Amino acid sequence: MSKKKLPSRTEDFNDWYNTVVIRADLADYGPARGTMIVKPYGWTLWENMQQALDRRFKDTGHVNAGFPMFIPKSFIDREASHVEGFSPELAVVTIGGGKQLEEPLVVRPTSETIIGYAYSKWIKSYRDLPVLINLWNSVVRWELRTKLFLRTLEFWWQEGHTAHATYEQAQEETLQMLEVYIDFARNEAAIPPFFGRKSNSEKFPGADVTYSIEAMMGDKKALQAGTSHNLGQNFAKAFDIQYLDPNNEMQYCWTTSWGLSTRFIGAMIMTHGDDQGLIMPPRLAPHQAVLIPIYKDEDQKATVMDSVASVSAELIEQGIRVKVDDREGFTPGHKFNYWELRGVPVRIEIGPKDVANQSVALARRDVLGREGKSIVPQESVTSAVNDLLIDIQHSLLERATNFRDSNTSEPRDYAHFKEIVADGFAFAWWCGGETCETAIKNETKATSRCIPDSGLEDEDGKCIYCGEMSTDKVYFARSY
RNA sequence: CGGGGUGUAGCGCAGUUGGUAGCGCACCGCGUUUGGGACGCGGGGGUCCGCGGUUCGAGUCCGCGCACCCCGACCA
Repeated sequence: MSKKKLPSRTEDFNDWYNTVVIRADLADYGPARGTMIVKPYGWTLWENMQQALDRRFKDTGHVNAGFPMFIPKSFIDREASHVEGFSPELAVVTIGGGKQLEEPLVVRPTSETIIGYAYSKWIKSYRDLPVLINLWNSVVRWELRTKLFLRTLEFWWQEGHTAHATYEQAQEETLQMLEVYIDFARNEAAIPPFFGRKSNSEKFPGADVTYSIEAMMGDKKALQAGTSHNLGQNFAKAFDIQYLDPNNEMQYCWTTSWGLSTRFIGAMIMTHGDDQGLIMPPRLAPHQAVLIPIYKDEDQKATVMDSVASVSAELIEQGIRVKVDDREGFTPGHKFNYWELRGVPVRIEIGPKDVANQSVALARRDVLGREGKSIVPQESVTSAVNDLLIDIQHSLLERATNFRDSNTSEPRDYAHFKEIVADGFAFAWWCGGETCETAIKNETKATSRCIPDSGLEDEDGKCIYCGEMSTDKVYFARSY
């Protein structure tokens, strides 16, 4: 099918990424610059992510809804920092049905404004609160430099939008959804993110506070993989979202929003992949196991395919997502490479030897070669595969955690800081001043990623840049 | 938007002095193969990015566009 080796991950990470996304059939380029076609294999992965997230959203009391893609341009202009943040990257529709429009329509870059419009109509009383709605949709931001999954003109995501009676409730929601993202990342995607508050300059346009999860990619750059915002009363005031409290007094709502996008697929690729291709975390993998029949002639084929059929039926029965690769005209070796490229966690080989011995051969994707192979009795194949999937899921998380921690360090001084961020994350004291933040960015290309709530109240240190007393410790890294 | 690069078959490329558009992979057919990317034979597939110019003749020379990719300023 495809050619030989991928570009080396260590020699050219960028080339490796671009090639693996295409070759593994996750996505393709769209005809318009910067657009992405998500292919069925990539979309299935996204569907699995959606299910894992949606379950968590429902468990925390949220419901889904659909909102318009077109937003009156004036809506965007109502919240000052929101306008400022999004104006440069808006796609604006000025003609509809062949006629110039009275008022241009913006293709939603995010839905805070139109949510504000709706919530102001819906919310009258404290009894209407909280409102907990999530949207699954796509949004458009006119980016200059694009890259499949990481930054495209259109991307798919979910955006949660909630309204509350008090600041405390909004803050609780904001942190709860941050926790949901952390849990999803760790336990579904096997990605151990750092998490915390964004600096002023990095926060969402219109938010009081932004929290994010930040993952370390295989090239030791950071990727913001999910965000949760406490919007304070900014949008409530801009869109007049008010309610009568129990004392019959008008109050502005407190709102939040939170989102996680197809960008997260990029995070999985760049966290787990190796020079053979993708490595899918078992819990989200489109195919958790691929079954490859091996035979030399028609007689062997008949008996081998019998075993294949019964093994696959048993696995499916147990809820394991299994794919049988019974394509003619490809050698087993070819299929091994084909499915390794696509990151299927477990490979099951069934050949004449296995039929004779009532066994199957298992190979785990995260441990290549002989070391990752084992022979198990056919009768225990289901539990063996199940155990293996669980083990792979754990190993991926452990491997990623070790990688993250061994490439994160605390700088002694600014010179040391520069060394660290050239090839990793630095966890450093920062005075909170934008001047220092900008200077660091200009001098090292590293930006502040997030400020964990690390319980450092009793402790303080000196800003890594200016030496002033500081109360916050911040992760700095080059980022996507 | 600045810098660099590339546009020739689905992908990767070659194309000499301007003279019949080619190679590898992929694809289709047949046969032999099949436990780590098989092989043979036969086939299909082209607006040579576009427009204009020079010429008997342009993939090739000249001009003007356009697109995409990579690197820098902004972002999930």
